[in-house]
Amino acid sequence: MNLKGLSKILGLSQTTVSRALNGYPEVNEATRKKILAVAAEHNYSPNARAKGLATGRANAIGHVIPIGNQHEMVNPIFGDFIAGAGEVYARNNYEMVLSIVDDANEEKVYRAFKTRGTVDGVILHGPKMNDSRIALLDKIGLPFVVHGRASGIDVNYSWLDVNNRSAFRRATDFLLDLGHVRIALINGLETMDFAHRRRSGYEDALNARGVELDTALLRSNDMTEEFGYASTVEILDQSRPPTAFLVSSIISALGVRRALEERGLQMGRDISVITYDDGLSYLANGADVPIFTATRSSVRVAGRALSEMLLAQINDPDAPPQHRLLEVKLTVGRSTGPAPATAAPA
Amino acid sequence: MNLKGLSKILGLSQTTVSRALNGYPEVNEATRKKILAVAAEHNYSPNARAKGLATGRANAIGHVIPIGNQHEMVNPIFGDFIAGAGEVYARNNYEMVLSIVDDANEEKVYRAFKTRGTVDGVILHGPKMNDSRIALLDKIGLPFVVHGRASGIDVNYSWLDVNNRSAFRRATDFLLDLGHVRIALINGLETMDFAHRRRSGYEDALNARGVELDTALLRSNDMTEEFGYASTVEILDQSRPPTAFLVSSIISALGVRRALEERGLQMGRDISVITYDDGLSYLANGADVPIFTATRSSVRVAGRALSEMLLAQINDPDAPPQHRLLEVKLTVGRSTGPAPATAAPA
DNA sequence: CAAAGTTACCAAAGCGCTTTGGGTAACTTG
DNA sequence: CAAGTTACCCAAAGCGCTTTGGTAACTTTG
Repeated sequence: MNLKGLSKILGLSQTTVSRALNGYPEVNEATRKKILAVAAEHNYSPNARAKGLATGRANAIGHVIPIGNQHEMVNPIFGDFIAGAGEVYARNNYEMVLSIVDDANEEKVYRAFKTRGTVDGVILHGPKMNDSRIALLDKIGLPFVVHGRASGIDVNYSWLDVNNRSAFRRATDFLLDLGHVRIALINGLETMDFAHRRRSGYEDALNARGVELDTALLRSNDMTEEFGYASTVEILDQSRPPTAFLVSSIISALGVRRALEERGLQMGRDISVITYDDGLSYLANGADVPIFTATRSSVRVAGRALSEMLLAQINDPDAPPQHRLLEVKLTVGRSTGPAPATAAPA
Repeated sequence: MNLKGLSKILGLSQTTVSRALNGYPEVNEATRKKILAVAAEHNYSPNARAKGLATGRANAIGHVIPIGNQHEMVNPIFGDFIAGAGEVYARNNYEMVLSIVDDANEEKVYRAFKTRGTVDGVILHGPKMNDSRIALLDKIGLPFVVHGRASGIDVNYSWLDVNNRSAFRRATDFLLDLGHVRIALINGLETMDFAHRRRSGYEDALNARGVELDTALLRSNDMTEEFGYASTVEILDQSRPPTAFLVSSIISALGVRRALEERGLQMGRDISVITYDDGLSYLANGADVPIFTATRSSVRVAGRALSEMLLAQINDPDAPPQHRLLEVKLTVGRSTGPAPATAAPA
């Protein structure tokens, strides 16, 4: 059933039927009721493409997911992010369009989104340092918001980010307060902006206490479980192992834990671990007492908030860019404790 | 830039330009070259909505992701699945449209997909026993393929599934061969078809050896880490604990492992564990030696194959439904070993 | 009571593409 | 050389909606 057919049945013009369905005032309430009834009866809903062609809007939001470099993986936090965003889209009658692309083709996808009119705006995931995509989107005039931020960019754009720097500064401070001095950092890829900020927070805390940075304790990569495991094994095998680990993802933290347990080291007693926790639904950090001491911020909530920001921007293109910085919560679990009394110095 | 503008620049009709760009034969090769050159120069790509309106195709595939019942979670295997499917869509110039909905609204979404023409077909995720969605899709005439199967359905539909039954039968057999008799099953939600089949495989193996089923050893739920942990704790606390665990997901298996380690039980020596492994990119099952003995089938490969099936079906609607049953690989890792000599009988 | 709204409707144009149904010139063929 | 092909191109219709620019009838106003 299309508009033409529907209006024929009703004995009204397409104009009137269209207006009735879209809630315009210039139609008698009695006729509107009848129109709605007949439309429902015939299971009518307007063809999305025709509507889009006429209005110039796609009623869709694009998400471009870069496929990770080494591991060709989709970031595991993505599922929770789109769960949040999906709620918002459903409420506002938007579709979510996903493109999974390698870095080489990402620019093409954005250009196509714009010229083909596939979407009304995009959410940019995984911003890197000096991310060139931001200037590109700004240039081609496709509305966008960024999940995270990118350092070294001069355009003013909308973003929502977690305060990664303060999160890692606080976590490091917490460990320092417990007497830990040698603290390993198992970080995400430091080409990613968030990882860079986390490292800054870590370094800030060390500097503030006059603790020297030991690069032998730093690792950076895609945040898989295996990466957490392998890094921990390597780092523990060094001559001066750390007494604590700071980890950028609960998934890598699982790998850290595996390595520790394999060596008979007990978390919270022999070695302390703090992880960043995105609040993934399938990897809850313990039911009652948290397994890991963690800095937590729900990525699902971020998905909700960020998609709302984008829709607002699309509806009011002249509004200034919005910024939202979420603070994290540090929750103390069983994975941290005072630094063990120093063994006999080497 | 649109077709009209482009053809004006070229001094040709829209017809000719359109045909040249779409590879029709009735256009001179020399003019086609010129057209392509000018199109590229002006960064032309056809408006997707207009093209769709004219052709009646959306060039998009829908994925409807049911938000899990209790945990409101997006199945964590989903990221890897769409990574596979995404490759195929990119190659074939299709878009991927995602809808995240709760069960109550899923039917509405399919109907809207059809009447609004948003997508040309859908991939059905997470089929349940007697899944009503299959008959619905068949009825409304929206092309679809199913990731998994649904028991108790009489329409003939295309699917791709893992041989869950044989996988769990083999895994159970493997444990029985090692001398285990009391084997716990930490399964997915048994309203889901795959979980039902896995349980059947498990029961088949027990029956074949005359081992009695003990329902005290069975658990079924959304496959979170916490579920694996809590189930294991509960089951171990029983008067006659099992010597082995069969787990439906590597994520729950992590929880099982956590519970075992907390009690000082060593996997492979004190307790054996076999898990199903979807080959998630961020949760690789060990680098060299697998951590878990596992039945493995890559969900990413499934995403690739299934999306190809759907595209083929869209291009040839009269072809008969396709079926593909993937066999799993059982890889032996360090989490299994012979059943410990029986302790003094109670 | 004429002029000036107001209300409730409609015909038709237009969004940007594809495709039908030609047309014309050049080239073959018997 | 007339008739039939072939190669190449075009005008216009149509996809299903929204929106512009009306009109006719009915109310209100001074």
